Amino acid sequence: MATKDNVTIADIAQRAGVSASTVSRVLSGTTHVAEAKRDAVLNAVTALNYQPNVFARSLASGQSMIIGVLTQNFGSPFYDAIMQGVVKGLTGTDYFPIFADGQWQAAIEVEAVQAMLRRQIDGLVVLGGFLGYKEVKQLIGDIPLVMVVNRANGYEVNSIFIDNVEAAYLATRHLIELGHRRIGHICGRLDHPDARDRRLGYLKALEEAGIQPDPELVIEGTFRRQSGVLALEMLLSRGKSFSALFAANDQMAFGARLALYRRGIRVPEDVSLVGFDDEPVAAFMIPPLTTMRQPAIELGLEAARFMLARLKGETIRPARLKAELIVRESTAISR
Amino acid sequence: MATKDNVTIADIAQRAGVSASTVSRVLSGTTHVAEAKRDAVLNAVTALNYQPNVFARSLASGQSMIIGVLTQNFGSPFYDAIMQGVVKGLTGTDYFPIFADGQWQAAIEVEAVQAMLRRQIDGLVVLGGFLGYKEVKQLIGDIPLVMVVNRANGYEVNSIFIDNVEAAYLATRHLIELGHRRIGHICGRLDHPDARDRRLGYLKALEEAGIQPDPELVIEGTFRRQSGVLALEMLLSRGKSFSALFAANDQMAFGARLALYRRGIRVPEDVSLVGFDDEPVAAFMIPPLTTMRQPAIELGLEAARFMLARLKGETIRPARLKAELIVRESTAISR
DNA sequence: CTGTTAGCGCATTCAT
DNA sequence: ATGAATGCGCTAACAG
Repeated sequence: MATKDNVTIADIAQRAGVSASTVSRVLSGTTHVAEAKRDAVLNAVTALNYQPNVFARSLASGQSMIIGVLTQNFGSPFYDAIMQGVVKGLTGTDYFPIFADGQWQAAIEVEAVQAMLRRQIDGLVVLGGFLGYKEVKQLIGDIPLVMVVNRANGYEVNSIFIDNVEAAYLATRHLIELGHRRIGHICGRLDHPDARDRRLGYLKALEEAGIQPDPELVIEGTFRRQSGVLALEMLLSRGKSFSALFAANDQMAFGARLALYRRGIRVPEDVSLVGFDDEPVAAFMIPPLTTMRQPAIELGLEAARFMLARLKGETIRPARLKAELIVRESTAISR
Repeated sequence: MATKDNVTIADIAQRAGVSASTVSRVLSGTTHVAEAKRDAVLNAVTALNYQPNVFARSLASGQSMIIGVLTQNFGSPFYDAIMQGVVKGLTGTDYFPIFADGQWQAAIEVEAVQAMLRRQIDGLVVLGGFLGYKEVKQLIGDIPLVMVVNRANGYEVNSIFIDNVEAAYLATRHLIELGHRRIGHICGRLDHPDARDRRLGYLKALEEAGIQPDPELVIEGTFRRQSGVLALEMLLSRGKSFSALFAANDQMAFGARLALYRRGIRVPEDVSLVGFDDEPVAAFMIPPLTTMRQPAIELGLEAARFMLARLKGETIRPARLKAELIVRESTAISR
């Protein structure tokens, strides 16, 4: 550490006329210390601008006070918002977040987790990704794990997520209420529980409306933009007609939008389009995209809250959050 | 640290039949050690799956082996790509990056830097932002500082950046070659050197083409999307005509695009549009946006390379990278 | 080349 | 309530 942080606990002990242990005590607040000594210590701390050495502290205490956060894409506004929530939820506490990027690749996720482990994280928050709860748990051992966004099958008590079935149901129902009967669906990767849940919600809405689902109107994508392009081309090549499309995320909706543009198919005049995630760009698309908004910052905050409780040994159950339909011009025209 | 990493240097010393110092030596590679002992140590390390304790190491060595990376927005694909570059440039080394988000707000930047400082970072990489070299330097003291993207005035030797004047010149010249004469420019915040350089490049291209610059065709934005919307509305309310627009970044170009759409002005038929940054969405806009691509990953890699050199006490000068014009349909039609 | 000896700065016993 | 002593795991200066 190039910064000379010479001032140590011993210095302030001397200046305050107490022992180092006492200083340590008032700093950690573990034991009662006489008012007078307490004040003397605190004064010395500010006077000398004392900064505790995190390494010495961690070495002695066995706690790193670091929370690892594994995201999938630093560049995604949605994950960004969650991370902001986590940061916000952690500020004011003694915990500090470190971030790693799994890039939607299981192998990289594993590496990233291991790298964080080497930094002795006290807890791990996983945002999205393909690693299941058990797999991650196996990597990290006993340290607390919180999964966000994608629910951990069978470990829902340690997961922060929205009701995806309900959300997809609402999105699809919106299209039905607009008068659509032939509604296509671009799924996410079906090895992903979110993708399965959203398809379920889509089917549930159709069923409720008495619409016979057409398997050929459902295409499996990868959650990536390019797969939205491909999905649309596949849909068209099948020659099936449809007047509306529900994509399992905005990225795929963007891809579909571009493919429609290239084919000269107008949105919303010819086809209505609904996405999922409410990425910032959705509001700035041409035309602006109707989409489901996940309360991203709140998810992050809740993850932090839950993690802190776990770290303190408390057992709380995570709050369940809801997605909200944001209606924009991509579904403006009813038929 | 909930993970019981009981196996220490002493354990492997015992198993290898050497002293702890010798173990430390083969691990750090600072001194030559006899082949036989070396192998014995290495074997013990793998046999016992030894993981060094970073805190003990840092406490003893005085080096954290942590590089702080201050970005402005985890959610920006451009900064994301730079961070990826930094990560890539650091993997394989003993250094580990930690990230903080300044959110394009000087006060938050300062806080973030201080939080990282508390983590005893050995070096700091600053991506973008409003803090100047001197200001950051004042915060961090003697530890190496590398500025990326925005050049540090007078400290160019410690900055990784592209030639913004040249880049903006190329963008504007592209429009001129298409036949445009009345070309508007949406600047970034002019307290930012990049914004000033890009305006300079814009003016340079006009001058070279013998086009009299019209101050009313130049609007100062904030680099944010919304300011692109406002800039366009201001341009229109001034009643000046223009057939092309060069925005100092893609975000503002997106905003301008939306405002044009709302006014019923077509791109590129009525107005050609050029952005800057080549954010992924640019390729998926309607129509796809012509823009300048900064070599983001390479910037990150170069930053890491430069930082590592500085850390080793070497003095190298940073490579200068170039932006590249990506021509898409938003400037498809010449006039 | 290698073992021995000291700390790094702090938390945490153990006494008092 | 508080000081003294001990150790967290490792590196580095000191001898040989």
